[in-house]
Amino acid sequence: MPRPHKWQLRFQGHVSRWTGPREAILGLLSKTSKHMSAKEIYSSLYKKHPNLGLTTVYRTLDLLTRMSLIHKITLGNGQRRFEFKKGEKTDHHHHHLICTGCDKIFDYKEFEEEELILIKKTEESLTRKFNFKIMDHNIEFYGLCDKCNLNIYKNKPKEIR
Amino acid sequence: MPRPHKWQLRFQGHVSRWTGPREAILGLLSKTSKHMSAKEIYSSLYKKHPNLGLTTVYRTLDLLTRMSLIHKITLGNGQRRFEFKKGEKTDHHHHHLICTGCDKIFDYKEFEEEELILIKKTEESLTRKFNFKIMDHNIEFYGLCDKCNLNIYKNKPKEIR
DNA sequence: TTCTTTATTGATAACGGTTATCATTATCAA
DNA sequence: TTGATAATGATAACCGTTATCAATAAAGAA
Ligand SMILES: [Mn+2]
Ligand SMILES: [Mn+2]
Ligand SMILES: [Zn+2]
Ligand SMILES: [Zn+2]
Repeated sequence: MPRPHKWQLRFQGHVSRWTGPREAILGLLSKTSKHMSAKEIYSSLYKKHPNLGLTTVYRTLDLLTRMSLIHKITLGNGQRRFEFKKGEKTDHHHHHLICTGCDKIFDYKEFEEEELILIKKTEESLTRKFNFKIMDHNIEFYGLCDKCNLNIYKNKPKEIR
Repeated sequence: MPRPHKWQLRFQGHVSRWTGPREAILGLLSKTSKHMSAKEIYSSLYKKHPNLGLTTVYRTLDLLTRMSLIHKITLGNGQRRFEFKKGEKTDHHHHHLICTGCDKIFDYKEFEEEELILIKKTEESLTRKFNFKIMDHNIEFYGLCDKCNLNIYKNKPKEIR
């Protein structure tokens, strides 16, 4: 029996029910700034919800994504992660800085104005050129974070041969 | 016994051998502008190379990627595709326009100058802010291509219930 | 509150793309 | 031509995700 919650209403109007697993998963994501995978979410919740199934995590993440309460991102290596979407009032749109050493993800929002202008121009041009209806875009930078960059100079574990 | 070829030299210096499968796969990718998946490559080559194994396709694609002869891209849905990289002389760098209806990919290279400037600025700023060493970036637009956009208004196959 | 309906759950099996294993084959320098 | 060994292909294993289905629980009705 999940307790009443500010999100409950959004579910009622959606032909869906406000359940324990949904409360747990949405609660977790709303409290972290991490970009978590399904399995990470499953593991994090194990102590408090030892009988939650991984299948339910996938299903719930899918539902929450369709409801636009969370955002799904696919990394360059194919991994899928999820992040909570802050309310419509605060502009949640941002891009990612991804460390190829440790897969850590950093949010950034630089040069919003200039970027927006360029995006708009590009969109218009591409629409004309290809007769393409653009719905969304994705921008990401890859590299090495502070920590991983240092580790380059440290000894790597010996290779067994 | 694969025949001599302009790429052969690159292999010899690489502690690797110039083989039939490698000639076939590199040949195919160099002749198409498509962004192909491993299985698509495997199927395309089946007629001429009926005993080529899918495993070899994966291994070869990995090698060619490490040799920077081809480029691997991961779509938003996790699919992996490969495209031939034109020589270093012609600037191969470009971005993608991806149709979420049919997964078709369009290359584009718009506003190179402006984009480059913005990218540079963003990179510098992010490097300062996060002490991050940026190595690469990825920009892609999602939407519906000409054809898929039209199909929205056509009848969808009846759902069985 | 209790009842009824049915959406949701979790265990399990299945799936699809990719990788590991290993005996066989083919490349290429000597 | 030959020998060392890199490369191949059949097969099994792997891993993230999805399908199936009987059991459970949310929420409106009584
Ligand atoms: Mn983010
Ligand atoms: Mn391309
Ligand atoms: Zn890192
Ligand atoms: Zn399309």
